Amino acid sequence: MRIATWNVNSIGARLLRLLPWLEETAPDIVALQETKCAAGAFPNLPIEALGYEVLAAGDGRWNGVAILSKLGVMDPVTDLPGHPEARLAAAQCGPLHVTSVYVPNGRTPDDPHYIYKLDWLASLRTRLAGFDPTQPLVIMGDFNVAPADDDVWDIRAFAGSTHVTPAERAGVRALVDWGLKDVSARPGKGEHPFTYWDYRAGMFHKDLGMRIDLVLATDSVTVIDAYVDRQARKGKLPSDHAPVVVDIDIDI
DNA sequence: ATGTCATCTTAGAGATGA
Repeated sequence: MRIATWNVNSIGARLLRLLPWLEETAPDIVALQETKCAAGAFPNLPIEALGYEVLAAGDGRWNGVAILSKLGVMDPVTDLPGHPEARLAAAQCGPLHVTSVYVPNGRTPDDPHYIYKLDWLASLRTRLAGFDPTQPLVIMGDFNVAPADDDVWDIRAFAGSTHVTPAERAGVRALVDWGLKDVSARPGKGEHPFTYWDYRAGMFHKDLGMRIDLVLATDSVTVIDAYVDRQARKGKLPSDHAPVVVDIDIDI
């Protein structure tokens, strides 16, 4: 089975990149983030034509997440208690429980949005209490957290910034400690499997990126291979994130 | 690193968020 996660930075702006990517990469399940699209306006038809069922959550201008699945969408959930923004979509997709997350950015450590980010991560951990860590489950998406110093191009450039603070990392570690592994992907280029590069200042071509798009999986998900699809970050009108593609077996 | 991109408002440049 092949699964993937991709922050597309607007499904509308990216549809003509997404559709051929789905055909070429042929994932069975895809988690999307930053669709920036109301659920009712989601482009279901061309995606369904490729064999996917669609679960979309979105209010319009900001945020928005989705799951595309060739293995069904059972028990769909699109809310996280206490947090009305469209940042979570979850469903049982065949043998695998899948959650697509778009964790709040946090802006700066002294911004109220940073507290919101920590609260949101804590709520995601609370939600996990309703699941069994011995069952096949993945949480994947844009976590807006670089778990280790090596997950940014230069930790010194992040003094006073979000994405690398101990509290944010603890929020992600609490998920891992419940019973998830942080799947390590082969990098597309260079030594670090970065998944995001700012559009500005030639950051992508200098490989000044961050690993903030994560796939967290329980132990009954066996990882065969995982890679960052750097090609998808190239070319005409790319997202600022690259997809992470993971080939798995499921031990049932 | 601060060099871009996407969206909305409301008619074309500015505000917002990332």
